Amino acid sequence: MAKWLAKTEPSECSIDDFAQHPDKAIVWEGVRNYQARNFLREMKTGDEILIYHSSCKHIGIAGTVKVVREAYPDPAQFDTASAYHDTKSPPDNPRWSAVDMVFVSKFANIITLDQLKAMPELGSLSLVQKGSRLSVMPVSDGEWEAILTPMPTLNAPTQD
DNA sequence: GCCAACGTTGGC
DNA sequence: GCCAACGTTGGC
Repeated sequence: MAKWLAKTEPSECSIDDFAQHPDKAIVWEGVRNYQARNFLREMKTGDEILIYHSSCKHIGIAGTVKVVREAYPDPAQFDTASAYHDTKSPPDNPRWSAVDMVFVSKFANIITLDQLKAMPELGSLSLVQKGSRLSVMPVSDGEWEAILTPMPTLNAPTQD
């Protein structure tokens, strides 16, 4: 089972939008970057995805969701009323894809960008690299584990 | 709001 | 294929 990370501006779609309707499939639309689109197309039903909140007050990973419908043509590209409308996308060969996702978990505390940058296991994750704008990316098992493992408490008593 | 870094476009 | 110009992303 592959794992992923997807960025979103919480004003557009936040982990709370998933959490408030736990059984509702939400269309992950509006990806307009080819590399990110190609990753969307690789997603399989059941794959889990870290939800990263960007361009907001509390930047970081807020929870997880999972894929419930694999890639299909993003309806927004043909919607003239949508900000994601793309006049250059051929209807017989749609340029952009969407997937559907549902809620899995919301973290008690956002894992902040500073925390993520401090994790040595994430050195090769695009998210934490300078200037990276990739909005959908694969996450290795090791990276996933590092992110989901609670931060060690400094000065905690050691267990023997 | 600023601005560095990035991806895309289009002329050549 | 090159690359300057442009629009966008996203942290600060």
